[in-house]
Amino acid sequence: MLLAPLARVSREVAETSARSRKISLLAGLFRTAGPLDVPVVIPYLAGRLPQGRIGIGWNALKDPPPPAGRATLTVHHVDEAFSALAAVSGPGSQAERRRLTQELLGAATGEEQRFLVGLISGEVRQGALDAVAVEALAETSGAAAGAVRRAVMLAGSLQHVAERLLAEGPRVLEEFLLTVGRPVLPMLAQSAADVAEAIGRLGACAVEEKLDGIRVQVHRDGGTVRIFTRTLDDITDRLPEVVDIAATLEGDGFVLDGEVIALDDEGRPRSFQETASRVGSRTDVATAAAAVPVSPVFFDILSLDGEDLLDLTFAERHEALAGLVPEPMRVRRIVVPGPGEGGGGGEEADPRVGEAEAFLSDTLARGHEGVVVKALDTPYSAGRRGAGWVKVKPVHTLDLVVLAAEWGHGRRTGKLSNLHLGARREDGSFVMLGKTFKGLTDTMLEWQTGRLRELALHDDGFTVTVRPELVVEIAYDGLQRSSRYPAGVTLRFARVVRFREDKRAADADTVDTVLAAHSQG
DNA sequence: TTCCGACAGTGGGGTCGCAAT
DNA sequence: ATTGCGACCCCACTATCGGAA
Repeated sequence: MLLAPLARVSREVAETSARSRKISLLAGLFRTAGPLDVPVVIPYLAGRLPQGRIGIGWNALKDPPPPAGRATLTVHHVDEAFSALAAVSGPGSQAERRRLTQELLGAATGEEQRFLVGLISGEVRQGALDAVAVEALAETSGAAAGAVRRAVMLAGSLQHVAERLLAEGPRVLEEFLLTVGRPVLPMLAQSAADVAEAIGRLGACAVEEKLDGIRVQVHRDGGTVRIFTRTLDDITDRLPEVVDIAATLEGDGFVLDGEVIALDDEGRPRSFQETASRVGSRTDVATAAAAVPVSPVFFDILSLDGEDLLDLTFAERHEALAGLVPEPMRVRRIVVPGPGEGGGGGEEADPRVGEAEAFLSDTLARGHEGVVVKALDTPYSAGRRGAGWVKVKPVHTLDLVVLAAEWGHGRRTGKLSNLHLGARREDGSFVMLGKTFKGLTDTMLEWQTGRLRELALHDDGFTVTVRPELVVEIAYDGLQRSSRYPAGVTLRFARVVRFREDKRAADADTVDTVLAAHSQG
């Protein structure tokens, strides 16, 4: 199969906004793919390389050679080229990868070049990733979309499911079961502004502490333990103390969902940066583990002694969890009844909310991030941001001054998007605390582009520096240590709430106020 | 008909580890 | 030794489509 029709379909998919049309375009191409092409074509059209990241970035893609006049590349040839690229290592590898990349691009037509560059850089931007590919796969094979999706979640791999589904038909989906040792895409949480809103969305629920660590899925199959991250990377070798703990639990085979976090001697959490640094260390794990040990804290169980628990309610799963994992290794929690239960239930303030708020305050006082409110009656929605889990974290706000803005990409091309945020110094100068592009509606984006152009001092084609006059209200989750910014700190997860045209730069928050507000953190 | 769940897109900062300088 | 770069952790938020209500 040639690459050309694939590149063409990708462009056509990008050009339509209708999801149904995207699906039928993809399905049309899947139908024409031969059995040997399937394992490559499916991930390509989902915007991913089967090889994963192959060590090529923006730099190796710069200045592509002139495009070929005729489309001669086959899908198979391209796949082999990527495998060869991924295998290059050692001194000189960067130059060699660049050479191979340029060679491949030189053999591609213009349309093929654009597709390949998008694929390598992870920016296909055709508005269709795994979820749309799953729908198209269902259409091509005649299987139910839900069944395909579930198989992909359990296999942790679209490619693997696609291959077998197209070769063997819909019946094969029944064979994709949760398997101990093979990671499942983890369930994610939605968010709410406060516990009242979170509880309001759910019936009877548990309120659990939210730890600021690294999400882990721990599998034990007899004597073998494997640990996976949220994106299903195997990090078993980096967490020997967690492996030891998993090996000592009573069960013989299980899959646990939880978080690993570094705690100090008093049991208070260390900063996220310390936990991340520890878990990210691969070279001298023993030294890193001795310096910053981490603790696993579990909140869910997906499998126990050969039984798949995904479809049980959370209440049932938690019971199984409590039977396997002793208290200190489980997340702290309280259970609140549904709105109709437990007496009271009047026109006054919901007593359930009060209880949950008290638990949240206590959790924050212990140094943790917030809480996750979880409906007791819902199954484990692998790979989805299920409505059954709702997180609540405190939000801080500041009034900061826009110092500069960067030109946006993709759908934000031609708009000033990413704002450089400054806090005031007493002497009238400003200190940059970070950037943000979040929280802006299209209308705000449009407005700020015009306003910042009026304030522009200089445009280097990438960043526009402006007179420091526009004040924005910024929400953020807290401060973190920074070596990049002059104050030594930066805002975590900053986002725009609104423009404050009623304020002048002299009314903005000062660096000292910002630092003081977090001094005991 | 309106509402809302799920997706995709647009990027933020930090850290590690490897290769290049 | 330091710097640059890619991968992978953490993540918020808006726009849009299309099925549910």
